[in-house]
Amino acid sequence: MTFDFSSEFLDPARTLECGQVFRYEAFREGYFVVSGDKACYLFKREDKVVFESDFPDYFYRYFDLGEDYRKIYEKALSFDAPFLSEAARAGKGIRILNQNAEEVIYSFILSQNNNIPRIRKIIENLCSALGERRSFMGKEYFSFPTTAILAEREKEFYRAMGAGYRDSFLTETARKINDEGISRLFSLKGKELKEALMSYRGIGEKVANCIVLFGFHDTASFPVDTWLEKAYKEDFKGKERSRKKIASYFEGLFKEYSGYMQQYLFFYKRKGADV
DNA sequence: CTCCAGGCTTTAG
DNA sequence: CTAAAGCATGGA
Repeated sequence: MTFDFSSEFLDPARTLECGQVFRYEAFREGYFVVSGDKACYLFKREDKVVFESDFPDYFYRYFDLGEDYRKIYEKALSFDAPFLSEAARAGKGIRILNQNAEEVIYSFILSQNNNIPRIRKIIENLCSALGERRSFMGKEYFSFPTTAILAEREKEFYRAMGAGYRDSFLTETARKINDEGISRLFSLKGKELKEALMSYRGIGEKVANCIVLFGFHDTASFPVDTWLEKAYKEDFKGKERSRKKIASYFEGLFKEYSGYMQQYLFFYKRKGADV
């Protein structure tokens, strides 16, 4: 099944490479993307982005194609913040994906004090070891392992996957979610959801903000990592020193647009850091 | 060699 | 409440 969408506010490279997702790779004329157990191929053709997938409705929502990103882009230019305007122009076409919540939880537990290329490698190791083998467009791929499967493994297994000291965070959190069920989290939102997430081992302020934003699409969330801390100090001339207060500053400024603005800033501040 | 990466937990003050 | 040590791993 195939469909297309205007590329004016949809840039596949920027959307996939702005650090919100880890399961994508260059394929043919564009990208091969895996979410959960589903795959998709997308590429630019003239002024369109063309999608191919057996799950078109899923990937329409995954790429947030029902949202008006012209409004969000213009909102970024409307703040009295020159650096944000620069970032938005450089990052035009970035969108916030609607990813699988559990995949986001485990992925961002692995992200702490780590770099994106290595995070991607650990996740690929996990998927090829524990996921189910699938195929799309002649390409083999592996589904993201379920919580039940992840909960079966000991921390030594995750150490062998390259997770480093985050090994026990994965086993303990997978077991807790496996016992409690994930549905409990979907009944929460805002501060309550974030606090529930922070009760899991390996999830602190920043990772919880990422999960809330990328896994539950709460765009009032503004994760502050090393790059945003840098932007805050260098480009916003901020005085606060704790990341929690920096996040509060930006969330107060950007409100329900926080997550979108954060992605523009992250992408622009980090530009050129790796491949 | 040191420093850093989408930081968190634990401990000390 | 804030500050700081310790934590695996690999690339620059």
